[in-house]
Amino acid sequence: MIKNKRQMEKHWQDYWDKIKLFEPDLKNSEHKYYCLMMFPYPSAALHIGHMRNYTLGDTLARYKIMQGFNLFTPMGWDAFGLPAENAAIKDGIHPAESTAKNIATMKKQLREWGVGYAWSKEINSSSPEYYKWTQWLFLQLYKKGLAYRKKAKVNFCPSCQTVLANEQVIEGKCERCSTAVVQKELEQWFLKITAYAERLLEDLNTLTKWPEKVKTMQKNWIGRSEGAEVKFKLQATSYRLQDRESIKVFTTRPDTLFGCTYLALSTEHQIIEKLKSKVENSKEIEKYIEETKKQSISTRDILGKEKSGVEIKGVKAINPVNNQKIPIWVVDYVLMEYGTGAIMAVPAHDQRDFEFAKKYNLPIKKVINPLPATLYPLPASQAYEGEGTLINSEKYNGLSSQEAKEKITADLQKKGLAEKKVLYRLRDWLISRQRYWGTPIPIIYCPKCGTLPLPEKDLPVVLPRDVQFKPGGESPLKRKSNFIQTTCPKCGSLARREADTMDTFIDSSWYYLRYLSPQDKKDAFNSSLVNRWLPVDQYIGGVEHAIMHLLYARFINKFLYDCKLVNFNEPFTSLFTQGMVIKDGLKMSKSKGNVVYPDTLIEKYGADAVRLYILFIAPPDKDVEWNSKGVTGMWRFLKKVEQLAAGGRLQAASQKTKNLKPEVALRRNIHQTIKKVTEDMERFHFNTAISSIMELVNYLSRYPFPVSRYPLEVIILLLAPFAPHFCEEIWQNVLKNKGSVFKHPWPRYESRFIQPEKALIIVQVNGKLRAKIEVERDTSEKELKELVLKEEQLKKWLTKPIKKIVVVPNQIVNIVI
RNA sequence: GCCGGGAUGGCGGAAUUGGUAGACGCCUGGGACUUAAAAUCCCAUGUCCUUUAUGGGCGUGUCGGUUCGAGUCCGACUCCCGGCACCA
Repeated sequence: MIKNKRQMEKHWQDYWDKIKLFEPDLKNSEHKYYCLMMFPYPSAALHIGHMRNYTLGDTLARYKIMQGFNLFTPMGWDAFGLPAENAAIKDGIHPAESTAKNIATMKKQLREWGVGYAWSKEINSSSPEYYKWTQWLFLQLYKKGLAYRKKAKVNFCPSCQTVLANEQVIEGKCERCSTAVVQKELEQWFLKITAYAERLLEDLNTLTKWPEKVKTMQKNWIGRSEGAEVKFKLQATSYRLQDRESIKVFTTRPDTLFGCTYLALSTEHQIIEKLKSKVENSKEIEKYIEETKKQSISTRDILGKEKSGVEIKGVKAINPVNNQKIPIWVVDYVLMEYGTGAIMAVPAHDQRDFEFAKKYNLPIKKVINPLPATLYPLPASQAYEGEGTLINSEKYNGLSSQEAKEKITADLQKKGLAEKKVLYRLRDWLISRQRYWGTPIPIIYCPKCGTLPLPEKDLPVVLPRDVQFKPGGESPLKRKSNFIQTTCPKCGSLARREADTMDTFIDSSWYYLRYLSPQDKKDAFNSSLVNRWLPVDQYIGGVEHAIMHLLYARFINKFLYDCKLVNFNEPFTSLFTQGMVIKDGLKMSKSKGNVVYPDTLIEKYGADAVRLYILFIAPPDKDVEWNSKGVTGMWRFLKKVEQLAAGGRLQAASQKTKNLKPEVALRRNIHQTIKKVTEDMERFHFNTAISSIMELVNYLSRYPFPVSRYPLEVIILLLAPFAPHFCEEIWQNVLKNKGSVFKHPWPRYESRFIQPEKALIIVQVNGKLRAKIEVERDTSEKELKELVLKEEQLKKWLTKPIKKIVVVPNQIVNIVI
C-alpha cells in the first residue's frame, strides 16, 4: 500500500490548490455548472453526518469537472444563530470568537477530506461586509411595503427574563431553569411572503428537477384552499344586543352547514372582549384564556395535545342556513393565525370537531351520505370527512357535495351572509429576534417622525462587539445605550435604533447571489454576473430544509426578480435532498450527544476509504444508521486496485494472447461498467456506482490473461471523483500520466460493445422459476415457445394441460397450466 | 394532531419500466499460506424440509386485493424517521 497515506493526501491537496482545480473563471460562463451546497452553521467540529454531505457534493463537482463543465462550487458560513449566543451566555466566549474558531476547524477538516471549493469566493453571513447587504435587502422589502410591524407572541421565561425559541421550551418549561414558560406579546417585524403565495405555489410546476416530495411539502405548507367566508349573526338569550354583532368563519365545506352544531373560537378572537359585558360566565372564560397562555406558542404543542374549551354562556350564534341557534365555544384547537380565528364545527364530518363534541356532549348531526351509501355504513367512532349526497339539509337534500357548495354559497351570498374566498395556510414571515448574534434591523424610531428606514448610505448598522450576554430582561442590544441612541436621519433629533436582529433565514435567503462577487463594496450582488451564472444548476442540502429555507429563498428571489435585479424567476434549477446520518435511532447532532467523528477512521484508513464507505453504505438521499465497521472493505478494495495497477500484469495484452473470447467479454464488461457508473452518477446512485466498479475490479483480478492499460485507466477515471487522492496518485505516479486525472475527460462507452449475443431466458410455470435456457438474442416468440416445450427439465412440471404461454422476448416465458 | 418519507438476510444495502429477490460490501464459519500472528487468497453464508438433488416448501413490516407474474401497483393497518413557522 502507498506509504505515508496522510503525506500523500496532503501532497495532492496542495497540488489541487496549485493548479486551481476548483477556482472558476467567472468571466467565462459558457458550459457553466453552478454546484451549490447549503452553507453550514459553524458548529464545533464536523461529524460523519457532515462528511456525508460534503463528500457527496465534492464527488459530483469532480465528476462535472471531468465532464468538461466550467464548474463553480463555492462555500461559506451561515454564521449567525442561537448556539453561539447560548455558548456566550454559558461560557462567556464571544460568538465572534467561537464562530471564527469553528470555521477554522471546519476548513481544516474539509481540506483533509479532499473536499474542494472556490475558496477565493468564501462568504460569512456574520461579517459586516455581508450583513450590510442583508440590511440593504430588508430596506428594499420595506420600500416596497413588504416589511411591516405588528404584535406577535413570543415564549418568555419569567425566571431567566428572556425570550425563548420553541426549541428551548421543553414540555412548556424553560430548558435552562425548568420554569413554566409564558406567552408575551411584542411589536415585531414581518415580511409579507403571503403576497407571493400564489406564485410560490404556481411556480412549483416549473421545478421539474425537484423531488416530488419536496414540492408536495411546499404545496401543503402554502395550503391553498377554496371555500367561503360565512357570517353567523349573534343573539343574546336574556336581552337584545344593541349592535348586530356577528362572527365570520371560513369553511371549505359549505355543503355541511346544516350539520354545524356549534362555533369554535380561538382564545384570541376579538369578539370575546367585545361580548365580555354581555356574557354570563366571563370570569370562567377569562380564566380559561389565562390558562392557555401558559403554554408554548408552538403549533405542534398546541395541536398535539387533547383539545379543550369552554362555552360562552348567554350568547348564541345563528346558523344562516336554517336560523338555528347554536352555542359558541372558546377552544384551544383553533388558531388565530389561520382564517378568521373562528370555525363552524361540524362534528359529523370533521374528526377534530367530532372528538370535541363527544367530550363535551354536543350534538352530532349527519348531513352527508357517503356514496354509494350502502357500501360505507358510518362507523360510530369517527366522522365521515369525504364528500357525498346531502341529507337533513332541507331543500338541498339530494344534491352532491359539489353542487351544494356552489348553491348554498350563492344563496347566502344573495343575503349578504357569505362570500367566496381563497385562503392560504401560509403566514407572513416573522423575522424579529430578541437576540444579539444576528443582523441588526436597519430601522430608527424617532419620537417626532416615527418609524424610519436607515438611509442606504449609512449601512451597515454595525453589531457592537462589547455587550453583556447574561440575560437581564431585555436582549443584549437593548441594554447597549451607545448602540440604541442615535439621531433621526430626517429631523436630527434624538432617536433610538431597533434593538431586534433578523431571523437567520434571511441571511440564507440570498447568499447564493453573493458568491459571485463576495468583495463587492457597491452592490449586494453583481446582476450581470449573476444573470449569467444563475440559476444554480444543482443545489444540495438536507431534507430538513425542504420547506422553510427553500420557500424563503424562492420568495426573496422572486422579490428581486420583480425589482429587475435578477432575470430568473426561480433560484435553483435542480435540487437534491440528502438523507441524514442516524446514530442510535436519532439524527446525529452534538446536542443529542451521539456524534461520531471521522478523524480516527481517516487516520487509520485514509480519507479516500472513508469517503468511499460513506457513499457506499446507502443511496445519498436515504437516511442511514451509522456503523464504522465496513470501512475495512473499502480499504481492501483500494489495495486491490493498487496491486492491479502496480502489478506485473500490466502488459500489452492484445499481442500476448490469441484467445479473443475473454477479450470480447472484458471489453463488454468495461463498457457496461462505464455505462452503469455514468448513469448512476447522473441519478446520484453513488452506492451502486461504486459496487459496479468493484465488480469490474473483481473481474479483472481474476482475469487469466495480462491486462492492458485501458481497463486500469478506466477504473481510475471512474473512481477518481470518489477517491480523489488515491486516483491522482495512481494516475500520475503509477500509470505515469501527465497532468491531473481530473483534467482527463470522463470515459465514454460504446453501445455496440455492450450487447451480449446470447439471451438468458427465465422459464416459469405458473409464475415460479423452473428452468433457465440460453438462446440467441431476439429469438422470435414462436421459436421460444417451441424451444421451451422441448426442454427436458420442464417435463415433470407440465402435468396438467397448458392454458396459456406468456412470452417476453429476451427475458421470460411463463407457462400457465 | 397535521404534512412528507421509510420498512428487503446476522448488518448496510441491490433489483432504473410489474418479469431470476438478496448484486456489492461488512460480520460469521471453514480451509490454504505462516514457527506463530497479522495481512492475503479460496470456499460457505435468507430460512425450513427431505430421499443430499441439476431437489422442494416458505420468504421483501402486517392483513387483504389486482395480475400469467407483485419488493415494485391498489386498499386498510403497525412501527420508525423528518418538518410543523424562534435549532439551522
